Amino acid sequence: MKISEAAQKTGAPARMLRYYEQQGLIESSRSTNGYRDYSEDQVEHARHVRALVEAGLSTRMIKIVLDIEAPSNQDAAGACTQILAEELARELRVVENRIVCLEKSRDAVIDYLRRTGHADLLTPA
Amino acid sequence: MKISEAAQKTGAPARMLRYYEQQGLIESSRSTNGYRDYSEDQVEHARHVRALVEAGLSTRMIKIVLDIEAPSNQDAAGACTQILAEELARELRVVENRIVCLEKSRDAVIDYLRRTGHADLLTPA
DNA sequence: GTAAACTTTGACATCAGTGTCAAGGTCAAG
DNA sequence: CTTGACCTTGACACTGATGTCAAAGTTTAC
Repeated sequence: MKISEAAQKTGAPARMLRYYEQQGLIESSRSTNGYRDYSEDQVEHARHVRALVEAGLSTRMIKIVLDIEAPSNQDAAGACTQILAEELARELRVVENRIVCLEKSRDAVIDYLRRTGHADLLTPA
Repeated sequence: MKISEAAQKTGAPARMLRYYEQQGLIESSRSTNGYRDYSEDQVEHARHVRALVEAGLSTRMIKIVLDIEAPSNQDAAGACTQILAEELARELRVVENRIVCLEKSRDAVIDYLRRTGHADLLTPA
């Protein structure tokens, strides 16, 4: 499929799909005319990347996470140097902090909505 | 205390304390010479704000969360209009999505570190 | 075959969160 | 009283994620 359809399916603007590709986060084939051509799998992957972006991860961090998730690398564990592992551990702590903070904010907002009689807005559908 | 000490205690660069103040997220008194003067409470508050920033919340969102958390507003619940509540509910869903995503990334990283024999880097101290 | 709707790349603009620097005031130590 | 370390504000620069626009090729529909 072409980029606009892929954009619509992933929820990311076409502009961003090109950007992610340029950043090495996603891939696409090219039709004979030079148009990008996305497979379902590629769209699925793009959706994943988009979710990570929206979670607030930097493209740099996303690249690492993707690499870790890649099944082709499940056995390439040896490639995890001490240096990389330490960096990952540091990033991990950042992510964990972020989660804790977001949970607090979430709870504050939920609480507030409940108190103000807008509980109906929670868990919608 | 003066700004550099506050900066050191909150982990935010002095530059950022000024910025947060300018954005209306924190406050400080002024000594007679015009220097900012932070109380322990103000430092504590700044630390909180800093954590929210590091969690990836925008200053706009942080302002809202702070407002919600403020005890002085616990009874001002009536001020929560339907519009604001709906916006909050939307933001809430964004935050929840973000949490889910970050948790997945976290787990992937933890898993990876375990598999690569770097479990010792987890839960350090 | 022409117009409308797409695509391509590349450039420039914006926004928030930062870094950094300049010009000047303040203060403590010598 | 001068020097050095701190503070002030203001300006300008950068980065990453985006929007947007222009120029050019492509495809679709009439």
